[in-house]
Amino acid sequence: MPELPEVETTLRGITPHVLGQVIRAFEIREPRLRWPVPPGLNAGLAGQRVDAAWRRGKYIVMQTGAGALIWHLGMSGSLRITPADTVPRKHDHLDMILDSGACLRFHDPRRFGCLLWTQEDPLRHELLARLGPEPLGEGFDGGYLHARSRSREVPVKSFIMDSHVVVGVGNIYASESLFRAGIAPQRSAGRISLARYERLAGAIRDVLAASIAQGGTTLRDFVNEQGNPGYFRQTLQVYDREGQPCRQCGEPVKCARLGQRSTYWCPACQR
DNA sequence: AGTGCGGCCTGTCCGC
DNA sequence: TGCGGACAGGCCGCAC
Repeated sequence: MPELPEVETTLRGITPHVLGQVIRAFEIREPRLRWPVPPGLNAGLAGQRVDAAWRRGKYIVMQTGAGALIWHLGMSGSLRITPADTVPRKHDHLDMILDSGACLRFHDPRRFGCLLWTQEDPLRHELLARLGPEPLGEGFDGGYLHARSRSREVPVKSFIMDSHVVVGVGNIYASESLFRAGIAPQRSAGRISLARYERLAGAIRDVLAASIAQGGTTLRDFVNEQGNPGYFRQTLQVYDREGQPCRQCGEPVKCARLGQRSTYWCPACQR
């Protein structure tokens, strides 16, 4: 599920409910996530106010006076705002209960997500410290991708999905961006021209921004903080469309595995 | 250093 | 209907 647009959608949805609120308690029903949920959350953070909430890549960070919470939604995670007395469903692994009576509830069937707590600068945390630039921020453009890719032989799709190159581009948006840029996904990253990387950087920005505007992409289980799906799926050009006609030229969309991930592209439009 | 692969989990779907 | 296997939006850690 969650790539950058879905995490951004989630952040925008939960921010009004958590920002400036005091944490009453955490209720941990299942601490076995990607990394174990730290046992000292209640002792360390109850009574603390959430002073800031922001996103870095696919991580959501909540800053308090006693350190920062770092959330990740993994493959199947979601965060919803619900009254604290709502009966938890299966896979509702933990709650962050606020003094307002609202509850931020983490749901994640596959448990690839995480909730961490760090007392250092969260940007220095080992998971965040070496991340590549934000695709919607400064420092990301065709020149950057071109420079970073010289002598790299991986397929360009794998290259742009590497969070140490650029954050937030997961399997869906990698295929979609390459389609919009007219670049074949298996092409070696190091052998693509500056001009084509400029198109690609623009395509990545455009597709992510367009998806955020639609509330993200829901393939099966992504829901926003209110439990509603995103509507970008109907805008997808190639992802999950194997055998269907390319929306640009009519040629059937192809699908193959690249770096163990399903990869969709139009063999006529992408070179 | 760059690359490819295994592993973490559960749910769903497909073929037998 | 049941069962095994493949696969699913992420990403770390390891071996080569």
